[in-house]
Amino acid sequence: MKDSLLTDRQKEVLRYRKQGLTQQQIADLIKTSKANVCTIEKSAMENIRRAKETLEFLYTLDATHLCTIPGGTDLLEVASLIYREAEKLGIKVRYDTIALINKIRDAVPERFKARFVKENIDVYITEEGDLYFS
Amino acid sequence: MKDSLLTDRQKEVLRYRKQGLTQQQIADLIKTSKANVCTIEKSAMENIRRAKETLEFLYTLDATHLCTIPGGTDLLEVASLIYREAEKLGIKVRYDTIALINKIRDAVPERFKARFVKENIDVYITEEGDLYFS
DNA sequence: ACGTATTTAAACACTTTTCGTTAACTTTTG
DNA sequence: CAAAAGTTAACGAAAAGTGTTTAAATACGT
Repeated sequence: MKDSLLTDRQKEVLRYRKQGLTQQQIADLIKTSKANVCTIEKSAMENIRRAKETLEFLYTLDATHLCTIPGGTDLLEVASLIYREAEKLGIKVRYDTIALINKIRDAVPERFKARFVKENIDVYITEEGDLYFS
Repeated sequence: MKDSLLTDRQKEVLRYRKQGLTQQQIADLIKTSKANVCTIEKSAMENIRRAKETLEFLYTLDATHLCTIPGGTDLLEVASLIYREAEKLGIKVRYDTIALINKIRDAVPERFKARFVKENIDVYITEEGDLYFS
């Protein structure tokens, strides 16, 4: 039974990076090449990305599909669209407009171009009013 | 580039389980043995556990340690303890008492016995007031 | 105790991941 | 510009994870 996706080596590198060390400095510290530090860090990031995506799937599993935001929508309309749909289900969204916009831009930044939605975004909501995007 | 820790097989099983099907029913549906469905489901859960633990590590990396809740503490005291400590750091907690209690029980259910904390719980907080437990 | 549901363990062939090297390449920064 | 920092590609070896099957063990309601 392994405890996390990250190997000790990867955690080590992430901690040092968090402290602001360069890859070369870390390479010297842990006695390897900077290229190796780079790949270790990179695969750590990849593992983290996958962990996030795994949980996203889980959320969409116990959340219901709320709506799909069509490409072309203005970011500012997104919030009111979501509030409207949530109200239909009798669910109170746990985020105010500002927090909601931050959350969605954080979750799927690649779906935006400036203030507009590039591609459709599926919105899921839990009974508690938590939102997930994919 | 793989997108998640869960294989298509695992997602399939999780979806069917979510719908309330038994392992035997799923086995028939996807043409395999029930034992296999069991293992697939189990490793899916294991992957989910690891995804959670991976992110926990991340959070403790960019959050600060807020406090440790000692074993024996009443669940109802936990919230006020956390609010008090957060205030010392000038951080506003993003959860009200009810949401906070739900969140902590969801994060580390095994640390509780009825209304009481069994084992110490470490609490971490971000600048935004998000909380993480381990 | 019976039947159904679920769990566990061992073994298999196979694939993927990880850590490491070397060397060349690009980006950032003083 | 030049040095430092970071990234990438190609490759190898060891380790870990994969989906399966088979068979045995446990859980639990009626």
